Amino acid sequence: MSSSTADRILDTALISFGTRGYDATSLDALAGALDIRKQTILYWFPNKEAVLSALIERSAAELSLALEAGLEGSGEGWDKVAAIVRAVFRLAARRPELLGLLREVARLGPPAATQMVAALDPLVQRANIFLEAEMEAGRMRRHDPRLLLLAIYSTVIGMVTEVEVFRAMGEEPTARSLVRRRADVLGLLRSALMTPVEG
Amino acid sequence: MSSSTADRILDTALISFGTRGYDATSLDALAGALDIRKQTILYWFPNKEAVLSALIERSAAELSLALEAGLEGSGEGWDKVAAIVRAVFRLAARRPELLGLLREVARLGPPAATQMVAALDPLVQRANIFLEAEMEAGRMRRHDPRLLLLAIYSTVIGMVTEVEVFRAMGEEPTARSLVRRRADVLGLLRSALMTPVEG
DNA sequence: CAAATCCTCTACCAAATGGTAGACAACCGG
DNA sequence: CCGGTTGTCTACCATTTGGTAGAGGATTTG
Repeated sequence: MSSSTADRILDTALISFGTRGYDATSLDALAGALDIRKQTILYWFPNKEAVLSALIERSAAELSLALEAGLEGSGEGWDKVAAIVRAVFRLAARRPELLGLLREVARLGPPAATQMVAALDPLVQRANIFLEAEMEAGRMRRHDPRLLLLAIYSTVIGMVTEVEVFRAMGEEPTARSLVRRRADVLGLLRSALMTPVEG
Repeated sequence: MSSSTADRILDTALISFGTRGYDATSLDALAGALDIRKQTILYWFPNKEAVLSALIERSAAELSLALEAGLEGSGEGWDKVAAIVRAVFRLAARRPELLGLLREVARLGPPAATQMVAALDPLVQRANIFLEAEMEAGRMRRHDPRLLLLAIYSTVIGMVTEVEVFRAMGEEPTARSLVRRRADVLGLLRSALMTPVEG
């Protein structure tokens, strides 16, 4: 039942869509990377858009899973934020294409972006509730949680996916550099979010 | 001498590259929007890439100009950071395509990204020197200025260009929303950057 | 006024794109 | 062992793509 071919197509599509981009990836190129013919792709998926759609669904699930896993065993308050950020950076090291795809999909706009956001909605809801609770308890500075979430998202995703800007600024995107970026983001977020009273 | 046609081509290319993207913009579509034939574009520019290259040069200059203008009359320290952020948000309101292009070029990678970063290098250098001086004087928390700059860049550009994520989250990208985002970013950055002692 | 220059156009073109039609081999249950 | 299903393939196709060749009108220049 679980035809491996469809999965392999999505695997390769993830890498190509997430790095080169959706428009820049032709079905022929995709097939070539898999050493199959493009018609085989069109056997498993009705058209190119459907490949993207299936990929979004699968990737959103994996993304959610990775972030939820990052939360396991984390404490409360700042600990939880740090755990999420760490999870994202871990993802950036192990599966950079996944974050690249997220970015690409956000750029593509509807219907892809809508689908992705919808698939990640549970995560967003949880984050919103968490942030509101923290602010209510006075452990975090007051902000519109929606805006705050977008700001954190922008910062973290940017620090993790803006490889080209980074490289063009003379900083090679190595593992060591990633660790430094993580430390920096954590420091910044902590100062930005937490009320000075609490650690 | 100053053939207006080349300028008009760049004007339209800016909008299309900055919103739909470079790959998604065909020369025919570009020509169509200008009510000329694609061959006229290829008379003024040797090929599509050259259009992008010329556009980057022009846009980087305009970007620099806008940011420098934002700095005029601004004080020191936090004032200067706030002035820059305000300038970017002003740009987001008046010339969103310009920031869209910046984002698109960063995504495209070399050689486009390299050219853009090179063209913006003076600005980056100034920012670096400024940040180091502020940290030296103890007015800002210590950070690697390079990383800090990238973080600020990511946050601000994200908050200003992630329209699709925003929209998909149910927030319509209106002028009012932009103002709220600006206030939020300013608040966040201030807490993140400044040492608690000074205002 | 003739010649050269400048600019935009029509007419093509080869390659690449997403997609269709259908042949064909392997495998399956009856 | 045979008829149907499944999965991959070859053969096409219409459209779109970036790009070339060169005609021809307008304008400038000697």
